Amino acid sequence: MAKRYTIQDIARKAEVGVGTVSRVLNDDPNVKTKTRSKVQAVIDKIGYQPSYAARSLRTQKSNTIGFIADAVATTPFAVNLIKGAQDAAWEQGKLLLIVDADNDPARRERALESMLEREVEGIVYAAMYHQEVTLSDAFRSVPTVLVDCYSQDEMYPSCVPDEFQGAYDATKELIRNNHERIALILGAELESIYPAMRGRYQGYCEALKEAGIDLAPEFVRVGEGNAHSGFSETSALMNLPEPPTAIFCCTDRMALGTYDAVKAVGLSVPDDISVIGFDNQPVIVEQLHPPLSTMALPHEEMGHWSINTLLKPTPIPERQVLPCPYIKRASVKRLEV
Amino acid sequence: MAKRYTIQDIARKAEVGVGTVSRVLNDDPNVKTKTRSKVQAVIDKIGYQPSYAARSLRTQKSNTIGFIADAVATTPFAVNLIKGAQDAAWEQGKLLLIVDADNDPARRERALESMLEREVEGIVYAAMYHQEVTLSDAFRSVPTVLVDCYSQDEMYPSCVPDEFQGAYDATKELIRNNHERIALILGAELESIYPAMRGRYQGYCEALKEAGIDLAPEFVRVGEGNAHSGFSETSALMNLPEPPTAIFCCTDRMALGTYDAVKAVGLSVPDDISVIGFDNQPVIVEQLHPPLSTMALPHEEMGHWSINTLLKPTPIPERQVLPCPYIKRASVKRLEV
DNA sequence: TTGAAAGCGTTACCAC
DNA sequence: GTGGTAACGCTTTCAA
Repeated sequence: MAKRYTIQDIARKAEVGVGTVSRVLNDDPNVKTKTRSKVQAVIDKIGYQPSYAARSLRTQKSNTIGFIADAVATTPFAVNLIKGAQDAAWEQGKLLLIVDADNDPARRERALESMLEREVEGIVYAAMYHQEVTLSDAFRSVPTVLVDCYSQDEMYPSCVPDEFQGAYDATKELIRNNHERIALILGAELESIYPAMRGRYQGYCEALKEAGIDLAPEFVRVGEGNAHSGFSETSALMNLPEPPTAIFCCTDRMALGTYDAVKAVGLSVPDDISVIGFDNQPVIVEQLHPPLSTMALPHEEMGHWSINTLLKPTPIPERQVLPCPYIKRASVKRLEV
Repeated sequence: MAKRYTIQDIARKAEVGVGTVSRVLNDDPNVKTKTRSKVQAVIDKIGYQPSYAARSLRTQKSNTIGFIADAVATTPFAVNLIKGAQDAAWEQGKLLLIVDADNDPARRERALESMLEREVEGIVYAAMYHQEVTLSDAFRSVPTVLVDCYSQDEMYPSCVPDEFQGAYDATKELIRNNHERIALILGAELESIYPAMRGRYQGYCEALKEAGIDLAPEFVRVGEGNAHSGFSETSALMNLPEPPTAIFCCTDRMALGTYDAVKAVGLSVPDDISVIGFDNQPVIVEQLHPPLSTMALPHEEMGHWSINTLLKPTPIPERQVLPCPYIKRASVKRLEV
């Protein structure tokens, strides 16, 4: 491993002062073009790399961003969130200090403390499901952005998936394929603490309304988000005198049960029943037969957003809504009219 | 945000020199017990926290460990691996610099370079599936440990799951429940580049042998690891003149298909057929009905291991094998004799 | 066993 | 525009 060059070495070789080298490094405009290129040449030639430690010590900045994630270990989505944040941070020369708070407020607090001690430049707080959170006042002492959640007082910039647009597009897609008898299985009560289902319900209603299709109350079911409830709600749907031709499942996990229920009555997806899911949950979505068409939660994009927003000169405390794209697979069939 | 205390502040308040404070901080034995406790009292009282930047600058150590993961984004296991490593690193006061190399050797090389520039103290290289890897020579310039993989030359400490023991225990568990007609569905050819299936096959054979059960060739099937092949291999098994009473699926994803195939012939899990999977793959394992009993891949443990091994004074280049515990759920039924 | 002082590699201020 | 120099907070000699 070669000896590390310092700013002194550069200064000597370029025959300038260390101050000038520092200015070149930091894009200070007060350097003559000629001097700059002379210094830059030396830097490039020997492949000089500034010391993060020295820089941090001097500037009192850590080049580190804290990433507090809740319940990382219990959801396959965390990976994409972290990847998105990591990529964005890497590009800007920042390190990510990732801690899993395990959904425990005390742990969350301790994580924040430890991060403050390390002088992080900012905190990304990431929930694993779209929800409202209340953060302790301690978070105000450092720039903070929220991912997949928002605080009641809207004190921090935050980003959440566009549940409305996702559901609207999903329903629209079904309508475009000539479906009219479109059922909806919600993943939780409309009044639950998770706002996702409210948005999805509204998106579904709006798409129907625009297409001039009456909302059939018997087509709207409330499940619990898991495969089991997907099965029972779908069974109920299939036993209707006039069952739907398409089902929009508000979680991919419920779609798992939906597939089973459709099979159980001797029908098949997508030939008899078209299905669109929501979440684009890894594994489920590809392992199902046929592979499930679904609306993707923009986790990687939210990860990017979080770092880029945090690093802006003055982040504005507003709620950003990121689109949920349609991922076409093979669970929707076009109806002939 | 309170002003940060420095070692000077401590020294003044404790009426000692900064050197002494430093010695206390670093557990130097050459400090009188009385002095030590006096200094420690001040430290505790004002909650002093040393500056990582200053320490790094002075010691030329970064307190940072590089974590290169391949294909993080494509597997739900990555989360546990990262969590394990993160927890262990956190405990030792280290930061983790995580980069996803996306299975691209060039990216892997670039990641390593960037990490070396940041003077990481070591590198954890984590594959997402048990496999052999070849690392460029550049890795020799820094302490490196391998996770879920090993290098052909066994130059680095590495850890992999104990596939043999996992399969052995799974089969044993079935035998303990009085099963004798136990089928095996492998997730890949025995000769594939992934050594996992070889170990699992051997564990299965050994357990059978120990119990005095003859290996029935028609009970050993080779799938492709996915739900689709799980379905077809299970169907073949069920069509045998004397079908098995238990199936050991070498991947949970195949178990998904196994469940479907069992249902397709009008039977049920676990009443007619017991199933044990392998991998403890999130989502699948809980969403299946009944929940799948399976052998867990020790990802979090491997994460721990990687950091702890890296931080040892002199890591020894040997392959460590970590046990795969049995996770009991509800897919195994005890046969009455 | 302890205190004083010399750096570690930067940045930022102050002269020129 | 540029060069010198004093910090930043710590560890580690070296003397005492």
